[in-house]
Amino acid sequence: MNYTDYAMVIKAMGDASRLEIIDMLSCGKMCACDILDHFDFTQPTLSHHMKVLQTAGIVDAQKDGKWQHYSLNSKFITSFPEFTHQLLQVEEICVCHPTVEDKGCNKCNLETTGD
Amino acid sequence: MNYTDYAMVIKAMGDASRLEIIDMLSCGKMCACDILDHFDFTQPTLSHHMKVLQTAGIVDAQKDGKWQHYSLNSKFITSFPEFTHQLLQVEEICVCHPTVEDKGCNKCNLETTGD
DNA sequence: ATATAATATAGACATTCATCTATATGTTGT
DNA sequence: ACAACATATAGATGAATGTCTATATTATAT
Repeated sequence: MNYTDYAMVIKAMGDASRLEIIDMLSCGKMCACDILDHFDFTQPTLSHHMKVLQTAGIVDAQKDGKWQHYSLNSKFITSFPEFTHQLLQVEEICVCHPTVEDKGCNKCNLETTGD
Repeated sequence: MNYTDYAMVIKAMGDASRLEIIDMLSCGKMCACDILDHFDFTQPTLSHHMKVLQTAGIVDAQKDGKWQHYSLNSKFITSFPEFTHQLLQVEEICVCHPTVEDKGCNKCNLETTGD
């Protein structure tokens, strides 16, 4: 699991406005102007948010004349819940126990499996 | 869906080190010193990260003598994937279409359902 | 009590970030 | 060509963030 890459994606989601934009786009494509109508900030601020979401691979942009249409990136839709699951799932071999032999915490003698 | 509250949780996750800490804790309880061993930053920096994770409701702390044991908050483990699912799921009625009648985008005449 | 060890707090600093205003770019209709 | 419109870019600014050093707090062992 590449924490740096996922941190970038999650960082892009770590803003209430961008979360709401993602929620809006989960309904389908929207143009920038309609997204903007839902918010109080200015047009350049929306443009900035959309760029952050695109750079993180969360949103795709498609230009149609003078309108910019945005939609959720399909790979993000599938991979993000997978990442979430992998992150929170208890695994036999994980980051703190690289091998099956190397179990339990060291200094404090805390048994990490069980308890 | 309260975007501000979730933004705080996601913001707390939006750091590669904290993501790795969450991954470590998904294996079970760990004490601060063992977590610290996995990283290059200083002890006060870990202390700061753990506080951010606690404040966001991601991690629980339990003091045992001079050791501080950390574990993932069980409500977070269940609610976060649920939130993710709700965020990305296509819904008939959503934030941009508050009623079933009010469908499709306005200015650009983009049909949001279908296409 | 006193030294040692684990963790937390305070304060500083450089960087990143969300937002704004002003302006540029590109598209459409007259 | 030109006016109007949708969007992007540039640059500025104040707030938040990750990290550090120094120090305080709390617990254990001699």
